[in-house]
Amino acid sequence: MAFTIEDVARLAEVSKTTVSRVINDNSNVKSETKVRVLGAVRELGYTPNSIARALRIRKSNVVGVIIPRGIEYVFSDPFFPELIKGITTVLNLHNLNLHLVMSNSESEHRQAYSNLLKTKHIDGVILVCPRFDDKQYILKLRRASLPFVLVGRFPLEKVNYVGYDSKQGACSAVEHLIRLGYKQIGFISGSFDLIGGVDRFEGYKMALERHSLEYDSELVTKGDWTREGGYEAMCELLNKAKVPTAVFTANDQMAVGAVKAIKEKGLQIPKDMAMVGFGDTQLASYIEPSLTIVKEPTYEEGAMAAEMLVKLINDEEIKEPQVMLETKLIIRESCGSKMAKIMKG
Amino acid sequence: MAFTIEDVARLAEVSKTTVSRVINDNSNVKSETKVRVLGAVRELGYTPNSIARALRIRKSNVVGVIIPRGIEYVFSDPFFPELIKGITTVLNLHNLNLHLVMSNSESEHRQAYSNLLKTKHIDGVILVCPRFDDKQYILKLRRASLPFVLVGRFPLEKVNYVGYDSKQGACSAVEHLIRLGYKQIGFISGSFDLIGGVDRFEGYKMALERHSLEYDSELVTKGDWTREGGYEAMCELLNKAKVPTAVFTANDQMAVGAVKAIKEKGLQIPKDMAMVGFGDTQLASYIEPSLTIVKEPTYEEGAMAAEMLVKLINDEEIKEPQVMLETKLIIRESCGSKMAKIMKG
DNA sequence: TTGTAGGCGTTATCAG
DNA sequence: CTGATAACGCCTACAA
Repeated sequence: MAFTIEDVARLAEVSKTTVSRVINDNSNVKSETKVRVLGAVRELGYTPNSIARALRIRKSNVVGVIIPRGIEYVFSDPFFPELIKGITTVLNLHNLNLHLVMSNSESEHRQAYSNLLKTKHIDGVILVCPRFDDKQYILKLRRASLPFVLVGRFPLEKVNYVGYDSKQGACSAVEHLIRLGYKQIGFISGSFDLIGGVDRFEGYKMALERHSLEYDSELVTKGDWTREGGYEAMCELLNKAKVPTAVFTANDQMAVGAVKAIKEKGLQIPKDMAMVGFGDTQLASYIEPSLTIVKEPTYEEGAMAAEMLVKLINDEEIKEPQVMLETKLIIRESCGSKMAKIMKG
Repeated sequence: MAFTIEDVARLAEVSKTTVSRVINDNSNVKSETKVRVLGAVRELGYTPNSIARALRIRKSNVVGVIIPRGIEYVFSDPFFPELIKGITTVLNLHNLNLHLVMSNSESEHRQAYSNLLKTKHIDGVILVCPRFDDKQYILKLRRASLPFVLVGRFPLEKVNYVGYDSKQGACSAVEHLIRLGYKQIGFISGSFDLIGGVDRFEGYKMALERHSLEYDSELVTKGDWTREGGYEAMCELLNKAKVPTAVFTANDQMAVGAVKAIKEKGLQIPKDMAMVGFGDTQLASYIEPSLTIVKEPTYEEGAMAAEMLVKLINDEEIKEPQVMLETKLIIRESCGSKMAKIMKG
């Protein structure tokens, strides 16, 4: 049985109120008694019961982070540790605990979700890369009037999110290829249940349009964000009548798979096939040859989302409820140089 | 503002007690009033406040899972998702929530740890693969008389754990190589801050001893459980005067790194270098050639640890407080066949 | 079968 | 500067 504030009060010969004051604000307590109280606290090894406190002040200091993906997937994509690092760094700064929610099936997801809302032991929620289908849940969050922030843009009025411009990023990647002289540019897209998947596709088309290249659905395959998906998508592209000379993949994971497929086919990068990826993973630089990518600021995204949530929880004003971070094109080896291309052409 | 049990009581025209009974035991309530209460619950969308309940019954239904490793590492080793899947599956069965704790530095770890204990909002703890250094924390857990279970054997009296026999597993791996005719068997060990690291080393030596092969420290390098570590360790082995003809790695991750090093050197597996790994990752079967490994029952380990913890929390009797699971040698392609070896020799 | 009253450990209010 | 008292929302004797 642990000690309570009452035990401390008795030992220090003061009231519970005074002990509470010492523990919290420290305001208006004679330094002499303060010392006595702190002594008693130490002597007993007393620590406040966070549950009782939570009940009283209606704050649990716990933040839920919901990732609507399977555990396997979350652990296999290096995007998430980076994001979570950003989130936890900020949460730690504010002494907030993290309650991580992942699921293994849609029903489990639904369950976990409603548990989280119902139990009311959560001060706020960070919802990571919601799918369109998660809209229902977002609306529930809103109805529960629980502070929440999305990681990733979401097409809904007045939601708070931190994202980045996928469309613009994708566009710049493809334009990079175009500028290098590539014309038959393939695209391994992500799934379209994520706004990011749609945006990247839009960006791809936008780049083509800007440079008067015709969109050809033969050059496009849909992956599922995983390495395996990327591998299969690339195989598909390579087996078509019209094989691209360059390919843009909607994330790093799929790029890794695609590289594998290309190499297995006996082709060389960038000689036979140029590549641009999208992401920020160490993966991209480990690959042979190192991958030119659109860098997304993952750590910052997590950190800013957490900061925004902290403000929401503290009822502070949010100046910019919908933050769009910048992406950046990082040029490495996987596209060849302009010179090379011109000489070849 | 959410509804409380009192609102429900008023609407259903009963007392709080009755509502509570309906929500919980359901015992001794006239079915007629039960219906009325449930109607009121639904009408208001009432859900009990878990914090108030936790304060009252002194149970939070939250279990802490502590992984004394950095976030990066946890997310990069496929061992953990598998383990966590096992854990969560069982916890979900018992309606327990999971509070996942990882850290990025030793000080952060210490902080997270003591936070967890202090706040008292945790019914129990699963401590994953503790390092020897974590002994202090284990003793703290014990002093706090908080139910806890370790994942992985730990050399301490009367702790509850679920582990498997690393020494025996390692021994059988090396014996497999010996039986195939290999004599110069290298070992890429893990770090020795983990009991598993030490055990595997012991197993390696035991196998040699049993077959009257001399232990040669030249054939042993220490890795750090990561792919990069395995890569470097293998490079080191390959650059020594006495190069092994077969190598045993203490986990899958390092095996992947080692394979990379071997291939870069232009050597073939198993022709020039046979390999046995230790783990259970999909990795092992993805590698070319597929890897012979000592399979550890990771999912089961997690599940059983969770089950044991649930029992501890419910004050049920633990028949077997120290569970040792079996490992199993899975033979794939990375050691060649006996025939091949004999013919070669 | 139902209700009343008290308390889990805190913090907030208000009075000294 | 300090303390008595009343909540926070729930469960559980005990009484009816």
